[in-house]
Amino acid sequence: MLAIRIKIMRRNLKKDTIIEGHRLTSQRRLLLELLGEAGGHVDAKALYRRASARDESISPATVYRSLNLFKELGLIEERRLGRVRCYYEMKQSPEHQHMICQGCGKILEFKTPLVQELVDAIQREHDFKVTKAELYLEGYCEGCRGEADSAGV
Amino acid sequence: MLAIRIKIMRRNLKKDTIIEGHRLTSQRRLLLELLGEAGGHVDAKALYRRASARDESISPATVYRSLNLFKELGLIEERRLGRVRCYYEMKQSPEHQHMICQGCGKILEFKTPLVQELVDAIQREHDFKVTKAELYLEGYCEGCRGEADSAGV
DNA sequence: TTAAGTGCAAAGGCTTTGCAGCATA
DNA sequence: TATGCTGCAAAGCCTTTGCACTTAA
Repeated sequence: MLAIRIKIMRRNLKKDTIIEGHRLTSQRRLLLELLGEAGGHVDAKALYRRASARDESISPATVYRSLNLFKELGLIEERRLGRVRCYYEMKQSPEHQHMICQGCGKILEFKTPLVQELVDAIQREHDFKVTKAELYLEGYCEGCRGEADSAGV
Repeated sequence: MLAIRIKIMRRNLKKDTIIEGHRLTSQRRLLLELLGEAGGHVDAKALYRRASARDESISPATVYRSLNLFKELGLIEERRLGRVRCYYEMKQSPEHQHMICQGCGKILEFKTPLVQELVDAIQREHDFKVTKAELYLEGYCEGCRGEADSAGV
C-alpha cells in the first residue's frame, strides 16, 4: 500500500505529572481515564477501541505496553475471567470477586468475608503464604435462570 | 519446500471403542492416556510435546481438536491458572482448587468445604445459580517463603 | 543531549480452519 | 460406500518487538 500517511503528533500534555518515575503522557492519561470510567472488566481490545474513539492515532502497541506498565506499577489488576480474555480494572476495591452469567455474559461483582476466612484456613493448614486470592463463579443470574432450567442445563 | 513426504498412517486400533458416538482413535486414546498420567495441569503445548514423543506423526491440530472434543464430552476440565495458559485435567476429583507458587511455579491442589459453603451463601444472598466455582490462590510455598521474605515482596 | 515513549509494521505464539486422503462402520 | 478423523498448511487472533522518530527531562 502506497498511501501518503499523515501523522498527527498531538500531545497536549497540560500537567505532565509522573507515575513513579514514568512519564504520564496523553496516551497513558487517556487509558487510565478509560480504565477508571469502565469500572473494571475491560479487555485490551475494548480498551483500544475506546481509546481510538478519542485519539485516532493511538496504536495497539501503546495500549498493550501501557497495560503492562500499569500492571507493574500496581495501578491495575489483571483478571482472567471466563473464556480466554483478560480483563483489567483499576485497583480500588481490593476485596471483590466475580461471577459470570453464562446466559447473558454479564459480570457481577460481590464481596464476602468467607474468602478471607478461607485464605486464613488454607494458610494455617498448608504452609503457604497467600498473596492473592481469586474466586470465580459461573452460573445463571436471576433473569437467565428460567432459560437455563427450561434448557435443562 | 519440495521434499518427498512419507506419510506413515498408523492406527493400530485394537479395540476401537466409542466415546458417546465418537471414535476412539489411537491418537485420542494416546491423548487421554497422557491426560490421565499427567494428573492435571497440562497445557495444549505440553500435551502436544508429550504426544509427539510417543507418536511422531501427531499434529497440533489433532491435539486441539481432541481437547475441544473432550471438553464437549465433559471428559476434561479446562482451567485458566496464573498467567495466560490453559490447563487441562481429567474430570475425576471434582472439588479441588488450585494454588500457584510464584517462586517455583509449582501448582498445588487442595480441597476445602469452605468453597461449597461460600457458594451456598452466595446463592442465598444473590439470586444466582452457580454451576461452577473456581478458587485460585497465588503465593509462596514452604520452600519459597524465605526467598519472598528476603526479597521484600 | 539523553532517555523514555510512541506509531507502524513485522514477527511471534497459540489456536482454528480448509482440504485431501485414509479408516472405520 | 459414507462418515469421521487425521495431517498438513494456511489463516486468524492477540500480543510483543524492532525501528525510527518525537518528546520531555
